[in-house]
Amino acid sequence: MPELPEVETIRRLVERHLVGRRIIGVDLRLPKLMRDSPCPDLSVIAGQTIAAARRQAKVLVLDLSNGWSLLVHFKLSGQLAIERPDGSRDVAGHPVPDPTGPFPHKATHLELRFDDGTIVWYSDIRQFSWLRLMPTGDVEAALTAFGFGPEALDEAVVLWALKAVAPRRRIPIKTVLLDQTVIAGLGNIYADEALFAAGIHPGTPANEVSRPRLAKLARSIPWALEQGLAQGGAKIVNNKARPIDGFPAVHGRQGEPCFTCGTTVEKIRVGARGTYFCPTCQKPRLKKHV
DNA sequence: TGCGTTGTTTCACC
DNA sequence: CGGTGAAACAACGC
Repeated sequence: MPELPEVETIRRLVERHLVGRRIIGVDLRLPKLMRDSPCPDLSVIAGQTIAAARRQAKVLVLDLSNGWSLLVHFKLSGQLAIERPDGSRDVAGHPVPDPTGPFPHKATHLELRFDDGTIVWYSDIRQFSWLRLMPTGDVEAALTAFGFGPEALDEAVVLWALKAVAPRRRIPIKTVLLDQTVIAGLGNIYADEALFAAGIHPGTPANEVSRPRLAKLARSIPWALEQGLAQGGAKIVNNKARPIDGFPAVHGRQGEPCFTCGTTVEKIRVGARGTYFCPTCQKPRLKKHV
């Protein structure tokens, strides 16, 4: 489930391996991925060079040399594979299908060939992701239209945003974290992990999270994202976590012992989302009624 | 085979 | 009118 760390990992790979390279072949086998795209025909990017790779929230923006840009939202299961002329391969995004397996495959919907022999495969088993091709000059307005809040990697700004919003809302604190207009970049995995690291029950009404807990949460959010970045993205395969050095600690670990206290990790629903937490480390602490 | 899956939008309701 | 929660939607695997 590509969230900020997974998309940023992809961005860095593109920057390292594709920027400055010229696209010589475009094969979009699932044209409907160009949902609401100002230019519906992706083949027109053939001949262009990738000039820059940037990201806001979970949206990847690839600027092309002719003044057009390709926007990508990976949604649940988008995945990008880059195979260099020597056969070495980098894959980021959703870890299914197996990144080490053969490409292209049934879920590979786009193939890009580059002038140096590099090949890019874009895959998506759920087909929920989207691509948009638009003039670079329109990108800023398009991103603004999403109404994204500040990037979740910046602790100070995150704390400011949480202080501004949480006391005025009674919805679960996890639901606040998933609202991209409050803080941009968290999805289901990192919201669960940040709440675990902060010791907050995910169902706690936002206006009942104390100031000190809010401050701890503001620290935990960038921390959780950095853990994911360090791993090149969290590895959750078929809803089962494959933790590295204790991360993820709770997401995808239903029925398994908490790494901190040994209590069995539970799965509940919060805001209609599958939510994992440790009942001991994340005890509900409601404000006393007066 | 119907349910679960997430990011995002939409909608009914109080 | 705005906060809220639920439903809808995208489509597939198990």
